[in-house]
Amino acid sequence: MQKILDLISEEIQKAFEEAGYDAELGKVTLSNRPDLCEYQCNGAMAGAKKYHKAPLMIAQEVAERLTTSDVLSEVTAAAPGFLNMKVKEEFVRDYLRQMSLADKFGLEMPGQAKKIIIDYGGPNVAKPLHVGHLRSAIIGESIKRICRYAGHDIIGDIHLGDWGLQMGLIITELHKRQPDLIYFDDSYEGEYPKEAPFTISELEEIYPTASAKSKEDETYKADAMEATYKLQSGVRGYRALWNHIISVSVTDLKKNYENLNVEFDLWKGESDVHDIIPGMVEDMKKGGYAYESDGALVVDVKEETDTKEVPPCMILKSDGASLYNTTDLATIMDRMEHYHPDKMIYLTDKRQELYFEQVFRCARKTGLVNKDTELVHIGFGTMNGKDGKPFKTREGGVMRLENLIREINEEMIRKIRENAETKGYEIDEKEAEETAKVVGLAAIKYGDLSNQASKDYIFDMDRFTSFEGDTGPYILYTIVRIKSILSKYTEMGGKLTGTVIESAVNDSEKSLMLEVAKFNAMMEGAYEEIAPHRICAYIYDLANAFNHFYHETKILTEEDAQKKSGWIALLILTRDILETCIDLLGFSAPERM
RNA sequence: GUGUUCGUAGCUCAGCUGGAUAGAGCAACGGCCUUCUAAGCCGUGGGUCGGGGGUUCGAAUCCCUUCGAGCACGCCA
Repeated sequence: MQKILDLISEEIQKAFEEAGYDAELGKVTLSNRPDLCEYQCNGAMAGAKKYHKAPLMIAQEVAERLTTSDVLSEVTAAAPGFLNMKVKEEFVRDYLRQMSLADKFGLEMPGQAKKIIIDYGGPNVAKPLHVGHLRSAIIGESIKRICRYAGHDIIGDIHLGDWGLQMGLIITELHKRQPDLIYFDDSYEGEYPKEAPFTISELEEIYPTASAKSKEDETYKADAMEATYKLQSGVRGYRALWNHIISVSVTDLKKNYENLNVEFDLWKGESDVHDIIPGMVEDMKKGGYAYESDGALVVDVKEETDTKEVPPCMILKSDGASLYNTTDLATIMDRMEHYHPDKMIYLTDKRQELYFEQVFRCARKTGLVNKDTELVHIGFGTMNGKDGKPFKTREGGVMRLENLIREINEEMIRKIRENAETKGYEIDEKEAEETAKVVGLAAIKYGDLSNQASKDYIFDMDRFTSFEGDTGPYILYTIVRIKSILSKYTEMGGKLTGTVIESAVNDSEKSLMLEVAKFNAMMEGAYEEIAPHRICAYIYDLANAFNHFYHETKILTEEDAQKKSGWIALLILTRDILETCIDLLGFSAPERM
């Protein structure tokens, strides 16, 4: 479906042309003076110079030609040359009727779907998730859903940190604690046990311990490096142990991400590209791209147009070992070979911006990707505490994600009980807990996504759980309200199917309808700019428009049946759009709250 | 030092492809529940859009400059 703004623009453009002016001038925008009009066009002022005519004159000439329009009503020229207009109720009604019937409310699908890999999450095996992982998961999941909704073919890859020194550290610590484990017996040739010799909680404790020891103790560190080497060169027992670590950790990660309503299509990791690294490095050398500098192997990625100094991209460290760059490049190569994506999107902390610029340039220069393969890095800001510094626990440590979520849930359930008490109704304990989870997740996600991803933001527990104002719970509350009316309507014997939207009878209804009509334009923008916060801003406006309408209109007691069913149809469309939007943000609404 | 992001109400943030009187939320104050969920709605107060200069009929928005803050700049990820 065409966007409503475009339909209105066409109408104005025709009038500009008929009046003898350039049609281009007839671009219509939303009014920024809602007290005067619904839409405005500033083209007359832009054209004043070209036609040597007072802008107001031009505006008047255009306005005169629109008196019989089917789309517009009340087209007026205002000093110094604005064209102010309102749209006809019937036009809006017809537009919404079409939206109700259209697939995805009339969002235009791309001519050709792109295959896009989104790399987000990026947790490390055996390390608990902490708040630092939250943004990548939340934003990445939403972007994935937005791109998918926009009609593209999306693969979400978690890109696990499952290789390298951290694994050697864990194995070393295990060796110290349980030296008799069969995995450390080099002469053993039989099958290894299926059960891991540790639990997830032990694993989560082992890594920090090992990491701390290696910083103090040189021989311990040497042991860990040795273990890493043995693992990477394929020593059977070490590989078997490593498999246990991965499997125990991934099971736990899946549970945690599921709680966040985050789902990955691929659970690939750094280890998956280990074997293709030597070949890739060799090719880079042969191609004349990679050369030695200070002992390390690097590829120059400077470009003529650079205003800053872009250091070369390092491929191998001076000790010959691979590093972050190496696995990322190999991953790009691997993805090109197996998935042939048109685009890869990376979500990480924005501090890695320069790093990704180097990697992308290197990938392009060395031919790992095609000329038209898009490589995009989306850097997000830090989640800070109320003091404006990176978020910490009260004790100053890193906040584990589980704890953060638990705190929010506890606060939510407290509020739900309190709310039930003041209103004097009974709540089912189970249902309250479920609702608290759903609302809590909405609070966290909306709080995060309503900010621009690239900016730092302040995670204020009190504010996010307060569920007043511009928050996730407010959006959910609005949806629940609508659902409640619809279910009452059904109870009263009304049918939801077959209802048809009617023309607005008052201002608040028309405002709601105009807000609904913005959906496809908003979605297009959210996709193009890869900007979930645009969806947040939209549903907040939409919820406001609905609540305003709600307070002015008694729906269920309306006696005019046609009017009433028209409102029900409008409610259904509003609910469907709101629920679609929050699904794209990665949360959902309960039936009651 | 170089580059980069940012500076908007007491607080947290929108708005930035130039348009009329710069918007929300929180906090403060005042109204609205025998009627579809008051987690709501309506209203009041609150601003040299960091400072200065420029481009323009018109600048929070574009350009220059200056002050202030964050971040990044080869062997971490």
